[in-house]
Amino acid sequence: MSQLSVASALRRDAQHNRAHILEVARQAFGNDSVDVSMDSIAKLAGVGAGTLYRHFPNKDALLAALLVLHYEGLEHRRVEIEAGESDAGRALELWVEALGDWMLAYEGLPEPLRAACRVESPLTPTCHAVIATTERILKAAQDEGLARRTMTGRDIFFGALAIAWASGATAAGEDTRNVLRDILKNGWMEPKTAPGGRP
Amino acid sequence: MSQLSVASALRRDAQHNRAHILEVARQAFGNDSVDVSMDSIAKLAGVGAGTLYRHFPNKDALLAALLVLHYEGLEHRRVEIEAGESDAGRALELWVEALGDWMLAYEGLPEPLRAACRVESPLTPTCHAVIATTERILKAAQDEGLARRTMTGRDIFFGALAIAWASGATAAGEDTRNVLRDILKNGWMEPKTAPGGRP
DNA sequence: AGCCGAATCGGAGAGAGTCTCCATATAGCC
DNA sequence: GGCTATATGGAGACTCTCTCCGATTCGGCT
Repeated sequence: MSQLSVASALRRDAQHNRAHILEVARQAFGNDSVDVSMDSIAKLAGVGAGTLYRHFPNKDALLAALLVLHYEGLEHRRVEIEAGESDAGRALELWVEALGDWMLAYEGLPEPLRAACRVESPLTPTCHAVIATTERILKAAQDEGLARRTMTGRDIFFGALAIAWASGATAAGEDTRNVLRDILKNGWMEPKTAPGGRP
Repeated sequence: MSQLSVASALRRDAQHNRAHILEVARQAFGNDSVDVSMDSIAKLAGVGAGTLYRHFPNKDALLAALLVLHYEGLEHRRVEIEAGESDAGRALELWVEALGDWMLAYEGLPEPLRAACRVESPLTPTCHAVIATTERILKAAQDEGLARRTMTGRDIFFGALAIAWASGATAAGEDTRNVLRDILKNGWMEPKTAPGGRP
């Protein structure tokens, strides 16, 4: 069990504190947004600021630790999509949707994710992994002639991220989010009276 | 001369300070980003923090005062587009481009613009004006069957804003920006073998 | 020219946030 | 039970936004 290697590295009280901080942070970020202060998380968890910062040197590290858990859910969804969807175009569409939901696990998450794509941060590896997966799914769609070849996985990732940022995690932005996702797929332009029409 | 009404409201030293602060802020925001601190702008302008904050109660107010100038340029561009472009679809495309450039007058500007669309801020009126214009140009394209009817001017505005946010004002994001603008217009989906093709 | 009230100014400091440092406390091996 | 590596907490350094008010300056009036 790989748990043991972690267990041996950390004293039991430290393990407990770390887990408790994560749980408290998850709730705080979820109920409010990623803008809740580190100090208030420390207070909520009943630990000193020093303890919080030793476990997670900054907010990005804390977010990264939480996103690892969410990332597992995203991977699971990916497998589900790739297994259950034979149409590579539809698979890409579903993936973009799943991607958007993942990026909105917490209100305000898109900002640190974008920053992590520009400069090194604890979130950077996760971003790169997600981009690589997007690249693969996009390529499959391109190879079947279902997606245009002018864009990369990174572009689709940024498109989904931009939509998540613009629409926010609240219910208020849901309409905007749906419209923007549709635009991401189809564009604002009316197609030249296609003979078969769009399904 | 409308200048006089302003002149009578403000003492001459205050007028000079206000103008000087604006000029300094324009350079600071331009060379760096909207994240430069208010205090450092005050220092650069050689005035006290109190003076800065009396003229502009917060950073949004300072940005709004600067954007009014940029807004004139955008209006000019709008007239140019509407006069010179008979194709309403092409006009919309050009407008989205102009919109994106305006939103990137300063690095980091998209964030306060988005915030101003959600809660009242000195930037809110400008945002609403730009959205209304976008609505008009979009409707013209829709009426000619050149743009889909599923979206509003607000959606296009947010789309352009999201792209500006994701790609940033630096040259580094230029490729991403161009690809995303193309996606905004055409979508990622490969069109069903259009007979006439895309022009 | 010189006076005087109103307008304006500067900067100290309150309040909030991030993050560091280190004296103190504790787990857990012997 | 003692001992040492590990972990803790909270004071405080630093930054940023914004407020308050005594000191200063403008500019109309005499």
